[in-house]
Amino acid sequence: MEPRNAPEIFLKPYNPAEREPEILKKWEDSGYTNPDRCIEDGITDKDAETFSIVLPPPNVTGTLHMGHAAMLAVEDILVRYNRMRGKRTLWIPGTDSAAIATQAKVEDILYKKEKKTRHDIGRDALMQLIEQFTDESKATIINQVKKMGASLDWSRYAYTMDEKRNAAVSEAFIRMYEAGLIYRGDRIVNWDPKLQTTVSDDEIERVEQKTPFYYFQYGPFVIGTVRPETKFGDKYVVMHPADERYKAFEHGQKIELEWINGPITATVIKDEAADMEAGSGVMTITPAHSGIDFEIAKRHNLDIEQVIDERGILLPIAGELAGQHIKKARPLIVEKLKEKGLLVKVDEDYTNNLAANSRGGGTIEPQIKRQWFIAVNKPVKFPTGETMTLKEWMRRAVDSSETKIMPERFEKIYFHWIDNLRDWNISRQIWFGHRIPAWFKGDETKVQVESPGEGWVQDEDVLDTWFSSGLWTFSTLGWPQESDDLKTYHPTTVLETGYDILFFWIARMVLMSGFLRGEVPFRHVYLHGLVRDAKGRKMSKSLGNIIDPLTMIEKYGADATRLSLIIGASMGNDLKLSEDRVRGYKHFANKVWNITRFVLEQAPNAEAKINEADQKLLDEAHAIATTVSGHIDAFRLDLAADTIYHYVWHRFADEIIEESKPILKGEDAAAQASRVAALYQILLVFLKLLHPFMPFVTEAIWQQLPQPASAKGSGEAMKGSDLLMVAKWPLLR
RNA sequence: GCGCGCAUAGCUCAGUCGGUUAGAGCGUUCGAUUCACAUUCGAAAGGUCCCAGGUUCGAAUCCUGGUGCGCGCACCA
Repeated sequence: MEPRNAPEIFLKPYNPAEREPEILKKWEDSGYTNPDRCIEDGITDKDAETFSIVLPPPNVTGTLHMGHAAMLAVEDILVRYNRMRGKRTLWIPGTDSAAIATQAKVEDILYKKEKKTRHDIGRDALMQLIEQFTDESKATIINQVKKMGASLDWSRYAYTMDEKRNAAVSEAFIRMYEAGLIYRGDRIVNWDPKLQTTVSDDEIERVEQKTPFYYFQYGPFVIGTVRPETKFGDKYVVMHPADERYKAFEHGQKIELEWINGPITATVIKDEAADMEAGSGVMTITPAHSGIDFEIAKRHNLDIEQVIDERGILLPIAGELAGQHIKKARPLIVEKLKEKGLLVKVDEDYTNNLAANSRGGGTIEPQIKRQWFIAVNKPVKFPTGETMTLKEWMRRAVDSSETKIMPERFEKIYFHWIDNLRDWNISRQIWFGHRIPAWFKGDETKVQVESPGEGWVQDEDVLDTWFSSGLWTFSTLGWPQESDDLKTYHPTTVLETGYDILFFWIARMVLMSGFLRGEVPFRHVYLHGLVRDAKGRKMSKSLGNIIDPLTMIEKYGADATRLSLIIGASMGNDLKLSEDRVRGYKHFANKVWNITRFVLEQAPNAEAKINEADQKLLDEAHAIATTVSGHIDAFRLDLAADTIYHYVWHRFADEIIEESKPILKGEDAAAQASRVAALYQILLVFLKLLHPFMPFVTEAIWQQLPQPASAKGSGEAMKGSDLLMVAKWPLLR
């Protein structure tokens, strides 16, 4: 058969690297990622149902990795699908300052280049360096996000540290302070001696490790510990009131005994926090460096003495070991106790979970510090008029299904987290971040944005980065102004992110949106899994198993990269990715390209009448549209993509086209015309179905289709544009 | 310690409300093909649905117990 109609471009295989930039430009020039523009041009109905997503803002420190790529693919599929279905669709882009990580990185660069620390150059100079760094990084990551084909509305771009977001953060802090939700207090917090800042409970990572477990003679008792270096100040010995073994001892009883630096007087404390099952059932406490000990000390009004300073150095209470770092001091203390005959035994095979700062910091040292907290158990009045605690609100939002977490098992994990939640420490002792709008003068405190006047000094601390992230769904829409965007698009429809930040972010957004707006931040939470290598290992530099999305895009195209991250990736489960997978989907893009070539090579007949057999084929295509739509509506993108993939390749190409060949070569002109028309119409249907998943190749093909836009798909094209991106989704059967 | 989840072909995974002979992709083997295809097409082999018990006319699917693996939380001295 002679090629008759197919444009020349189809004679060569599909070349994504060549096509993608021009397609990207067409989309950008159209402005149709902005729903306002779609309404202006009559593509979307003003009163249409809305569909909104905020992009989880990538950190400005990083470059695009496969996790981002997976996130962008999922969200873009949802966005393109809903836009094509005629919904008023908004997807807001943004970037995140990632305070601690960014500052640490810039400090690192500063030290490597000039051997200077932040204290050498001062706060202002450091902030300037950070600004320079983040400006560059922002441009890089934005450019990379675009290459994935993400149809974000860049006219609404937000940065967590820009002016509008700063204003939102201050407003939120002040409102919460005035409601009594935010308070300042001396409490035991997680101190990172390396980064010199506190971190929240959720940022702590437990690392299992083998540590010797020491048993010491403490007067008449045997006590156990993995941290001998904290034991200098121990002058209280605690046991359970119901412990029969120690009923001879009374609460408050004084006992003289020999300890590390000589004789001391210990006091017996009976408290139910002591676990009778653990070790000897007796423990000494270090209230300044342990959460549970601190609670006990407060209950019984005991002395609290700091033993270790902010850098991990022993204080004068340690006697001759004062000034030593705890790491070096530990063996010396053990040695000293051994000499005194107080070392009972050592269990070398003990494993315990060491608390470390998951944000690249050091080993956590509990310290008592004056910090800002959000009270999660305090009843307050919500904008809805109800009075409840933040915990209760967070529980109800999900319990009532106002927000639905998918996959559902994460709802249980969420509830479990809420049950264990304690007041949230929101102040950080770093320089980069949102300054706390609090001012001090002597004993007075004022919470407001501007300085109250002469002699007032602003709090040096900045806010936990998740404080501002918690506002993200509505700070990006104009809050605290009651803007049109806010009224139209909030609560957002979907929040899609990795399950690893369920608590950090999702829960904090529910909290903030609840108290500040009296509504949930989103209707659905879609949690995707982590992208791992083909063997299921985490991708990491040290393993050398990183698959770079930008390399994949260059080699195989953004479409293939997207599909490789969608098919076979069921919700909430980790995905094993290999370069072979990506290559496989490049073949699919080329298959679609060639199918188009075949269909276009047939001469269409304007008078063609579709016969009964061919109508069945059309019906079948529309039935596929129904199936695909149903899967997307249920957020089963893996099944949706698999369905359309299978239909296009193994039904349309392998069967329908093959069966068509005899008809097209045959003598029956009517049958021939009918089949040509049917093939063309089915092509239009599946290009649309495929578009959310593979936007580039489908748009590239769409642009080559011979008929004018208005006629494409028998009047199913939307008004105003010949872009597939805003074409109307096929009819469902 | 408390909690959540997973186990289906060599590998990666679907399997919806409990219902026909348990499916797909990749891989393997065999064959065809340059007639849309930087190839593609056809066919075949491959299963104790982790184990044991229970409910049921009927169980990969529901229940109980066990085994193995993964994850989350946790202030065990």
